[in-house]
Amino acid sequence: MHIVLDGVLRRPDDALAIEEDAPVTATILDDAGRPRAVETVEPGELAAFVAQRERERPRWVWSTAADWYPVLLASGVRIERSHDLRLVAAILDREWDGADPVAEHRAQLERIDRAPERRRLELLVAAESAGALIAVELRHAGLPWSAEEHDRLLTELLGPRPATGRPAALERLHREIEAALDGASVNPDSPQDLLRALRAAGLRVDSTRACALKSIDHPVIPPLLEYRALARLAAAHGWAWLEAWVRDGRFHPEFVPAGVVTGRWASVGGGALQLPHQVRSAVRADPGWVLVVADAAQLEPRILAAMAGDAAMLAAGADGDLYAGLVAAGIAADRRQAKVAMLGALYGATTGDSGRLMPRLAKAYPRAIGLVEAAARDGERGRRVRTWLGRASPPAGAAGSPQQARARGRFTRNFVVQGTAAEWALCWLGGIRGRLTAAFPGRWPSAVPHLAFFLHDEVLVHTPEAHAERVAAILVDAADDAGRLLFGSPPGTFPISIGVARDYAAAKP
DNA sequence: CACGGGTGCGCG
DNA sequence: AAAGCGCGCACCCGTG
Repeated sequence: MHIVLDGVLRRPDDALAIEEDAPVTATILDDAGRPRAVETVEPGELAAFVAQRERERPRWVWSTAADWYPVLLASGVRIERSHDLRLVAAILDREWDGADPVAEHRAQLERIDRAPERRRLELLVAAESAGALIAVELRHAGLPWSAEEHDRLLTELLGPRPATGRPAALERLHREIEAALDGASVNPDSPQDLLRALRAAGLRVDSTRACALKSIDHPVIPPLLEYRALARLAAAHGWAWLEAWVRDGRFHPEFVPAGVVTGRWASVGGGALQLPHQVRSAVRADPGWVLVVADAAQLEPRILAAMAGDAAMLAAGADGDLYAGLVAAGIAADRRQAKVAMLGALYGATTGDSGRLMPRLAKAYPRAIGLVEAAARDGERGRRVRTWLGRASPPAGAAGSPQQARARGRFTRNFVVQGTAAEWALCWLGGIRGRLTAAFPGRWPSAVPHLAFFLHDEVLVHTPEAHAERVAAILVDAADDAGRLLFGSPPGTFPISIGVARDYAAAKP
């Protein structure tokens, strides 16, 4: 059964919600997709209506989870399944203005039904919709955050929080920088001014980026690099960040499913996907609880091997560390070199270490390398490429210069792998959610293990300590499920590494 | 004063 | 000059 919700429903944080909300229309469809009944629901009754109907395990069809689900969660109502019209419209390349969800839903199902790779597209639609639910649930649950630990860490690195102006450490480093430049005054926050000052001191530099400065031997460089790192910490994840984004011991970022063209998630507010390792010790489980952190090992190369059905490359990853497998196979001298070579193949490197290793990779793994080379050629010719489950790259603009064509090729080369890895991660997430819900009935999220963070190929579950072992097993099982769903691959094709600790930094060394 | 491009750097 | 992929955010600084 499907139930299509239509109406103007605003987010719970919108102060005008009550006055402006119009009644909601719920259209109940039978298994053939034909409308069987229409009900009108007052916004105030929506959560109760959904909770009641959820017992029949319908698939809820709505504009997008971000429109509807926050208010349901705020009322304590979770749902199992949805069809996210806005996200699916994007996958199907359909323009949709939000009008008539019933008609749009019917049109989407027809389109999916006629697709040549119907089973894959159905999986993508289900995984994308499940991801949309999870994104809202992640925001609702929040990432457990110790303001006390964060403040301790900032004070240790920057000095006590200043009432006004810059922290003491930055003032001291600024003075050291100017002293090293023979007293010349300089604004280290201004690349222009900094470049001028460095040149005036006789340094031949054309950029003030850290990687360019590191190779220079001059007394101004160490305090300058330290200033940069600390100034960034203060600006991006300092006390102001803490006040803006952490409430009641939780960081509640907004996740945006498919916010990236490849299908990866993006985030809005607080830089959730850029949390520096520096502050991760502030991510701290509640008393009696722990964090179970898991990440998929060498996900993108493994995805490429599975997509290409490259038996040699799959074998290189069979012992748990694909880069070590490349070394054992004689492709690279050491693990670091193996990693650089592999990433170069995925990104389209032509120069440097990784560029030089490409011929050896191509010889050892012709099917895998052939797949990304073909994607690159398609992109260079202005063609669109598709992920394993069928998400298409955006159309190319008008034909440009050869340089632009090559850039397009690097994009499409990476698109097929990054996009398919995102699909695997969605299936993993969906599997984790389903298994956690089945294994731990109870008040969500405060009483049961729950997803608390997601970072492309990494998840964090906040759980009572007693359940950590079961949660870890669920994360492994769900990774195996994801591999089977996408590729029919055996367990262990996508190994994950797991850490359990009170804080994020300790759980993920 | 707001806006937006450029720069730099955090993450995968 | 261009440069291995995808992002978000803070800051500077020129423009209107």
